[in-house]
Order: sequence, then structure tokens, then C-alpha cells
Amino acid sequence: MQDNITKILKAISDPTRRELFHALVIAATALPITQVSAQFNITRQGITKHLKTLENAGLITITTSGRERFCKAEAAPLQEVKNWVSFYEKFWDTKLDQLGDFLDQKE
Amino acid sequence: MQDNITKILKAISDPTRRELFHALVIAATALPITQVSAQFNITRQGITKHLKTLENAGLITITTSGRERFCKAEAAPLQEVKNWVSFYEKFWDTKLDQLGDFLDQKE
DNA sequence: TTAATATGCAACTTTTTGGTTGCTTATTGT
DNA sequence: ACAATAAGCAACCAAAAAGTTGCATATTAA
Repeated sequence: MQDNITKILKAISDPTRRELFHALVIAATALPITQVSAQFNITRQGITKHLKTLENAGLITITTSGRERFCKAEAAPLQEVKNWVSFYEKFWDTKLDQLGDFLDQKE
Repeated sequence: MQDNITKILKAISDPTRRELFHALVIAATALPITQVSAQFNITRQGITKHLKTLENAGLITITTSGRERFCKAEAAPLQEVKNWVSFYEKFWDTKLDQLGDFLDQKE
């Protein structure tokens, strides 16, 4: 399908999903879907789709308890984003020394 | 339209655009569009669209010289991604913190 | 046991995205 | 001057994404 970093970046590239993720992170506890979706003005089913995208990217886990499904944020996959970005740090201007090192290594 | 972080994340969420950006970064010099697109098996016009998306996110700059348009990577906007991610670092460090607490209590 | 609640699933619509082809225009090399 | 090159623009297409409505099902509360 898609590689991991693509799934993660696609997941967080949508503002609603970033809000959703953020809400779950600061909640610090698992929340049932209805409670999560109450904070947004799109339908519960719309939220469910976004949650599935986040789950597929590993950014949340969902566990069932009775008739409720609890969503919990998992920040760990964002390490992949951090790693991807970190390669390019040497190319933005506050890191000119590292850019010099990179250019040296090219030869 | 879209806020900055969304534009940047959307831009890098596509694998082709990440490749494109990477090729321009390691080229270290501005490249004309045709030369860039030669490395990909989609049409020049397709590449042009991707380049526009990257430009719109501030990840490349394009300057015209004669009949050619030179593309140059700009890594700086990725700082925004780094900043966005950095907020969540404390949430994936949780286990390490708990390990730290455990080790503290042992002494 | 019956009503209310939490949710999933399927079908459908609209918009966006990733890509194409065809054509025009401007610049450059011979 | 003319052919080749570099590129933009517009129209089009298919697939994916974002969101909806309607309905079925399981669990819980009264």
C-alpha cells in the first residue's frame, strides 16, 4: 500500500486529524469515539474515518470495552517524522557548519 | 486557503514530492525543470505540478533565466514541522521517564 | 423487556489530487 | 532565419479523500 512515513505524514497533513490527535494527546486518557467527536462539527461517522486513518498510521490505538471504543494517542510514530526532518536540518541556515561538513563529504 | 504547516505537511506527504525535494537538496545547486523531471518517469507537466506544490509550501524557489526555470531546495520551512513534532516528544519519552524514576528509587 | 446509547457498515456525493495529452509561446543554437 | 529546446496553460481523466445519510446491531439503563 503505502510506506510508513507516507501514512504518518498523510495522517497529520489534515488539520482535523491533527486536532483530533492533539485532543487525544492532551486528554492523557483513552476516550470513547462519541466523546471525541462531540468536540467537532462533522458527523461521528466522519470522525470515525479520520480515526481509522490515524490508527492505520499507528498514531492512535482503539480498544473495545462493552459498546464503547476507546481511542488513545500514540506519539511514538512521530519519531519517524522527526528522523526524516532531521536529515535536512543541516540545510537550513542556522546550521551552516553542518552544511559545510555535508558538502565536504560529497567529494 | 490553508495554513502554513498544513501546506508543508501536505507537500511532503507525497512520496514523489519527497523524492523531488531530496534530489534538489542533494544537488546543492538550482536545476532547470527538464533536468529535474528527467529523473522521474512521469511527465514534465506532472513534475511541474508537484514543483508548484513544493514552491507554494516554500520548500523550493524557482527563478527564471532565459527560457529555463531553475529550482532550488529551501529546507527552512521544515523547521515548522520539527517544531510541530517537538511538542509531542515528551509523550513518546514517557517510558524512559518511568525508567528514570525507577532507577532513582533504586538508590 | 424495552428504550436509549455507542457504534459499524454501506452507499452516495463532492472536491481534491495526481496524472495525462495537446497546444502555444519564448528563447537559444546553428 | 529556422529548428530545436524549455516551459506554461488548459482541458481532461481516474482515483482517492472528505464528508454525508440511512440503517443495522450490540450493549446498557430504566
